[in-house]
Amino acid sequence: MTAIDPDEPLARRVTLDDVGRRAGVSRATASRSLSDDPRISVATRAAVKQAATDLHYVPNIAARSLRAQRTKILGLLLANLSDPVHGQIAAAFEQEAWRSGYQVLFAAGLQEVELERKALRVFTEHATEGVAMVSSVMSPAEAQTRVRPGRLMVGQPDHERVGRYRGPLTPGVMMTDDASGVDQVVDHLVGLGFRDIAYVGSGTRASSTVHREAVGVALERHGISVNLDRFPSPDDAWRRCDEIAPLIAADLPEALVCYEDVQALALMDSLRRVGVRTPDDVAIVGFDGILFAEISSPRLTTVRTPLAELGQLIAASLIEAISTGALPDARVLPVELVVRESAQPARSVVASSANG
Amino acid sequence: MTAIDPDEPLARRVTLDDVGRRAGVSRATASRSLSDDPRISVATRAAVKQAATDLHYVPNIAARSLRAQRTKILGLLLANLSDPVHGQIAAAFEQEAWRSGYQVLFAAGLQEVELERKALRVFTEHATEGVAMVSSVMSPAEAQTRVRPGRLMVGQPDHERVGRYRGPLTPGVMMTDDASGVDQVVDHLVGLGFRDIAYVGSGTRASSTVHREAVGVALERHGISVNLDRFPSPDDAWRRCDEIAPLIAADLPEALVCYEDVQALALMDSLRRVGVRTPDDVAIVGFDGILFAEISSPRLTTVRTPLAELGQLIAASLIEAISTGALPDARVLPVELVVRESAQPARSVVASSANG
DNA sequence: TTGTACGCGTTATCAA
DNA sequence: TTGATAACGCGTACAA
Repeated sequence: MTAIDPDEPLARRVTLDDVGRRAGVSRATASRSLSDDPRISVATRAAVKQAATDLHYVPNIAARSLRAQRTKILGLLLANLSDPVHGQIAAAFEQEAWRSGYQVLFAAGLQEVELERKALRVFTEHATEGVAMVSSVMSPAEAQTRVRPGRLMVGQPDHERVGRYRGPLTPGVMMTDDASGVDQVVDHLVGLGFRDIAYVGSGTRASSTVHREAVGVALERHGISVNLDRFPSPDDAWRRCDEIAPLIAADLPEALVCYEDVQALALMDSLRRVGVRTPDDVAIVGFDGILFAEISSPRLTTVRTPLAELGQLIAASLIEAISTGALPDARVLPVELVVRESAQPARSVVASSANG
Repeated sequence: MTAIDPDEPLARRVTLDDVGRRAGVSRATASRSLSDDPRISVATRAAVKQAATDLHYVPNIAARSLRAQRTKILGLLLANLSDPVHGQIAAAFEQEAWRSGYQVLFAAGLQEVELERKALRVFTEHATEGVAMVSSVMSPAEAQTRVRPGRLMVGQPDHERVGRYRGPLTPGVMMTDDASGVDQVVDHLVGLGFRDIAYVGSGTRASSTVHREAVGVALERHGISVNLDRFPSPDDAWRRCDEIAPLIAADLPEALVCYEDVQALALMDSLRRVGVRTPDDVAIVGFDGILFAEISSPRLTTVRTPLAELGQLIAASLIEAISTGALPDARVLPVELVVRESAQPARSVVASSANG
């Protein structure tokens, strides 16, 4: 029944002193009682706890952090809070952190290095015990100069610069095996009888280059040569499919490998607007395995990447690194081809099997 | 070039004392210099700033908070980090907070009151200056007993208990005008010539009841009576459309009003699996206006709710409430019917206009 | 078994 | 113009 002063700057004012006073003990005893210190008699402990409850005592984390040199806060920097792939990662990360009693400070980098730098600084100000960066544009080298390298986790679910990590993998890096995914996709397409296969990327920076290159390598392996820049790849390609679709329609390949599901889905729609049907006129495959790829029409053939697992793994590894002091080895999570409707056997195959 | 001790528990150890020492002044002067206190000579200020830069000084927020009684942290509690509607809200909230120099502590309530209580407690521990709850299941009344009512913002984008706020609106509540949206949808459907209209909800709790009731009212206005519970409405309906679709197919109405876009999209897919085509065999409308409603096939007729605007508004209002001490009046954001492909004129209308 | 007293890093008050 | 010092709330070494 305590009245709350609306002008009080902070949300709480009852301190350990108050609790101790009410229970008739010192604040040291109060503190120890609340942490169930066995040296305090059971009776006292109970009394203190009762007092704390009565007073609605809530500990002040700032004071505790200052004293204990531990904040129980993790920083998570990612490109965006609102898109399906990062949303899944963020949710899994938050949940895993929560399970271990950590809070998460989020920041959106929006693909701008300056914002990322500020975010990292904010994390440092808040003395986060660990930091995870997902899909950031800042180089890992720079990141390591800005936060303690031993407490830094890097995730690359969006296929950026995975290629650069070939060779000995830097500890603390978690990624999905996109090159393998692209391989599987191309194999699948070739197996379906397609030869005229094009790639539609998103972003000319590091972003989609791994996919693009992997497509090239895979096709080459099948003895197919191809112009990987046949169609433009603006930075926010999925927003601009209406511009790209006519170009594709005017020079229609048999199959289209897209950088990501969102783009594939948007492209299917834009192509439909200009009279090109999927999979009848062109085969389309995506990448990521988001929910909407399962329920689109046609349902999208894609590569499922373990997004939630990645988020959870990053959080768990970071927490482990904090407690053990050692960064876990890098890991590459396997991805999986999911065959659905958007890529059907090529006409030539159907025809020849009809002939045969 | 300072070596970093890997065993140091916290990320930073250079303090104002260090900076002051290096600049040859006291820590008080160092503090004042960094905040550009005009009483400090320009030369000293510059020297201190230089020293701070050299030493890579970063202030300790915990200490500052303790002393200044301000944390510059906001708490955001929402149902889920990973679904498209909450993701958009979270992103907008975070961005607006960032613009005002606030950090955001996120928590996912997952529709469980116990989790929500814990989250609120954590926010209190961290002395967040304000708290926003979006789509929470906890009653606003209880929430007000757990955090300072003057610093609590409630958002209801997912249409929960909007009906309860009829009459004088509680300050600090922001919502979308879903009843109006449902009205518009039903009008549209009736205008298209449909009479046999059914509602497909999600959750029997507060969740989708506003929509359900609004559908009933709107149909009644048109002199159409209907059984609103014609089809089941499990809590996670959108995940279980494969179970519901056969029931719908066996008792096919002319038009289906869905609780939300995700459900509408999933349902279109499930219906397709059992041979029911949209919009040829049945008209379907959604609610929310998520991205994928724009690029689905058929593109979904829906009600666009201003999700990003809601997130931004909640953050801005909360921050204003913190500085002015007064909770802003409740607001109901208008929604907008977006006509696309998933609901076409009814056969009867087409036929009669062909006759006429 | 419990209390006293110090220090974590800041900012603000009071002196100089 | 600057410095010494107190205080924010907590945990803990040391004392009793």
